[in-house]
Amino acid sequence: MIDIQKLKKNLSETIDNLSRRGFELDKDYWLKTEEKRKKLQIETEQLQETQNNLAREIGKLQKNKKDFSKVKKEASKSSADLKIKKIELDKVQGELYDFLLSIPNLIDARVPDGNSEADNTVVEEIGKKPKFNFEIKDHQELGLLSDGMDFEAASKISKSRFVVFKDSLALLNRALINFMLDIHTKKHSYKEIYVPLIVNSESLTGTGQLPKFKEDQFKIDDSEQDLYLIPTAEVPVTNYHRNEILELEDLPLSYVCHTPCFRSEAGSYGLDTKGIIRQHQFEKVELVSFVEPDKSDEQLEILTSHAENILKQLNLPFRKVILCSKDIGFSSSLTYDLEVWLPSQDKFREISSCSNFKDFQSRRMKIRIKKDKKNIFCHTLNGSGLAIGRTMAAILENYQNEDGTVSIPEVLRPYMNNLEIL
RNA sequence: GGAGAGGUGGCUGAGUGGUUGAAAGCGCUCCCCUGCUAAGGGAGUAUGUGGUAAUCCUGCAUCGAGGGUUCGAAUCCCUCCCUCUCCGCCA
Repeated sequence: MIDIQKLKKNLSETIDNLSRRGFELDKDYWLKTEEKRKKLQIETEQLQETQNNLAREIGKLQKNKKDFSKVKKEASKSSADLKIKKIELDKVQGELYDFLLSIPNLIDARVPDGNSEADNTVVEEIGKKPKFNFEIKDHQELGLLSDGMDFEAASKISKSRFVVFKDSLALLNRALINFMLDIHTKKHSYKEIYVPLIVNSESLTGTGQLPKFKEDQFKIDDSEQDLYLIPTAEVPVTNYHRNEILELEDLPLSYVCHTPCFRSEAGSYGLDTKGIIRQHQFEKVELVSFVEPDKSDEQLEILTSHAENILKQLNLPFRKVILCSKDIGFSSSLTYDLEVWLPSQDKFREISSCSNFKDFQSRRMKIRIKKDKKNIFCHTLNGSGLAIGRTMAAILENYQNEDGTVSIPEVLRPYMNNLEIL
């Protein structure tokens, strides 16, 4: 949620910033409704004050055994008036809240203007793309060849866009998770955390997936339940501190969390139908940080470097981009995507997304820090470190051999019974 | 799932209709006292939001959440959530 005070004071600036995303803020509605709210709130609170005074007076009169019927009559009337005003106020406040929830975050000055991912700024390209002197296979072919992937079984069990991993690929899946968790906990000092995979709507509202992106979520189909499968560990991990006031000396708080992620992929029919790039269910190791406001810029660089480090250790070629104004997510103010090289597609594909949300999420979640006797909203950040399925795809493709086998990156061998080839 | 008990400020805990945003204790902060330490004394110590530029002053709201009764609700009624104990079931 954006800062209401800012919205009031720097309205045209805010409108300009949001328009870079392609979001048109309804200025007239906002001004009109906010004015209405203020007027109603002041009136309601004044009525409440007189109401409180009358009630107190009745209490005193009754205590002194004096007649209070006249005051009571007056109080009855003002009580009825108050009730009506309150209903009016609640309605306007509710509308205003919904309006504010639907406004995306302001973007950082470094975010380039652009209409699609083609307009993202490439910051740097790291690692060497492999050269093959044979006809290369894509990761699906390689997976099927080693009998480690089974898409038909998955759709029989569930539906399309799921996969079954077997034998060495099931092991590779597990190895990648353990490898990443180990690096982040041991080398980068993150605290490992394990969380529920089913969350309520409040949590999804806190991080910004609701109310706008309901169709992307997997809802538990039980009208009694207000529960969803998590689209990313970001949701439960960030909400871990919802409604809390953090101690300044505990910051930065950094968590690493492995979870499966569930996405309905509504509206992505025809996209990435081959392989494991876009699945309804995938594993991810997520990094989440809580920092004080003036440290979040620096923290984004640090957190991104931690995700980069995984790619470097796996020797996978990748590039780092800054998402442009229309590609950046709803809640983020600045996002670096790490894109790994996929030889079969002759393209870099997103494998990690590292974002600084500034106080956008913490305002929704009421995560604050006590600083100089004041409570200020903290800044939240997160990034994939990394998406496991896409990492697997990248390893299969980049490490493939002419005979259809795949060499295992050295750092993973200790996690795979010292296997060298799959 | 069944039966019972309960959810109050950083913590413990009082409070069953009327200056209770909330006693008391602990903790914490500041000050005083003491040569130092211990002990002691005093003051302060929730969150949000409005009036304001304001961490002063002041209005309003908040005692698990949401409704209701009432002039007035932490206190009474209803629904939901959560915790604990016992039983059942189960990885």
